[in-house]
Amino acid sequence: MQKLKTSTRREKVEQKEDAIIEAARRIFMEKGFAKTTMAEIARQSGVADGTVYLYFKNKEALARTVISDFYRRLTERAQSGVDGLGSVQDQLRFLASHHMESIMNEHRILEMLPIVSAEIDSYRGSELFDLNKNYVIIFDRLVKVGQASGAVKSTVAPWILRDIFFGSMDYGFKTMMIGNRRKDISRFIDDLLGLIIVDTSKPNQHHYNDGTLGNLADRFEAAASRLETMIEKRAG
Amino acid sequence: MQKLKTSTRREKVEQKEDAIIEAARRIFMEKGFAKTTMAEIARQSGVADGTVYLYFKNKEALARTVISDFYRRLTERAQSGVDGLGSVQDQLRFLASHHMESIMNEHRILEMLPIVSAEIDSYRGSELFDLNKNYVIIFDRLVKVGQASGAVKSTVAPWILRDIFFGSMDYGFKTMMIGNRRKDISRFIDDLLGLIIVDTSKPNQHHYNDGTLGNLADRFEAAASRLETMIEKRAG
DNA sequence: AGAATTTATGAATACACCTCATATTTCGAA
DNA sequence: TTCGAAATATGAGGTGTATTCATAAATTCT
Repeated sequence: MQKLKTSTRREKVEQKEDAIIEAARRIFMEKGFAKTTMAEIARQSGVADGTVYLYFKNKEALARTVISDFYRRLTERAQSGVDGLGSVQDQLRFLASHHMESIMNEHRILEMLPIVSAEIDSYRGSELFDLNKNYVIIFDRLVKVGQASGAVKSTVAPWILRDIFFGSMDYGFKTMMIGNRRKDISRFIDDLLGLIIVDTSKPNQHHYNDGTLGNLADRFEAAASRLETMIEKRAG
Repeated sequence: MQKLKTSTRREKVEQKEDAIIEAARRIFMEKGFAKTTMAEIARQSGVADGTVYLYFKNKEALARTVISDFYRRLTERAQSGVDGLGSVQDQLRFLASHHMESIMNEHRILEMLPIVSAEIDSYRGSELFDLNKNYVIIFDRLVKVGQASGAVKSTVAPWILRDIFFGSMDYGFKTMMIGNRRKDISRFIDDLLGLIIVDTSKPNQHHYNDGTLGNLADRFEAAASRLETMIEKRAG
């Protein structure tokens, strides 16, 4: 913790609070919720054990603050990134990449979410609930626009698409983490988006195109038929 | 010479172990991992506190056993249910419904998984890892068959489909739990399956229903066979 | 039966969250 | 500048819970 000479009393207090949050974030990210001790947070914050409790009710409240800050950064980056892009397809792709990168870098933070909001009743209406809602609504808005313009499949309700979108990535991230397959992330995103985007303009390099292959089969069979006819003629 | 009475003694021991597991399962399901105390597990098992530790190394190991049992039941029910159905579509639909019902009824058990396998390194190769693998492989096999027959989209790799399938459901379940929207589950399953199953009821869509690699290969080989038969005839 | 081994007990220990009596710092009024 | 009240900080101790371990009971073996 660093103190500025010119800081007011209130500023000093806020600096101390920030120091605690920052230390907590660092240690939570390294060790996860259970293995992080309040004593170490206090030590790395440069305050006494009891001081932490002047700023945060308990360990869970401190973790919730860390998660809240994460959500705020996540949402801000996502929104500003989306705002800089033109097509809904590009925006969804950015949103997916950004989400994957973020949970990859700070997955320990997100893993604390179910721990500190164990009670479903209290989660609903909580600050974290609102922040999560505020984040995923970015996707909802894109889908709404996309479905209106025909860029996104309209056969699936937006809220279901949202669960599929984020659920697939959160789960896929875990399996890719476990299997050391980070390089497959872009492939994963492409395939996932391919399922929810009505994509005719931009064939994906990982995919083959149904229509093209179907036509290929047609052409192959047409050629085979010509050969059959020719051979039958010569035979007859 | 193995003693007959050993089996009696062993049975007693196993009964005690089962009693502990059963009590643990009950309390874990009711209160979750953190709020469950070893003292209460011991009390409801009818043993002393220390006795629990003769059967399980610690609280986490006991929770892992409970989760393992859950996975075994889950896998067995899923496999036998799938075995009784004919089409891949029906099998996938059953698998989805069964998964949703199971995590709905015993979600507290599954919620313990990230808690008791915090270390990714040790999770890989663990019993729980293998059990999960053994469970999701049921889906993998269905997808393999489905993609070969054209019933399942072939544009997405099976392992990605698997992550999308289970990830969507796990995430969707949570949001439906929070929002008291259990009645939307069947709708959710329908829409999810609609994204990965090739829809034969809508021939108007401009994708080829038979444009999968499996069918293409079939058509190529059928055409080649006709040519081969004809040429062989001519050759004598 | 009596020794040896296995199994069970629960009091004691270890450890982490959290509290609170006390101390220190800050700041405005005299 | 001084002083006292309010705000802030401290860390030893309280509390609860996982885990251990010396001891006892039960079971098996000789």
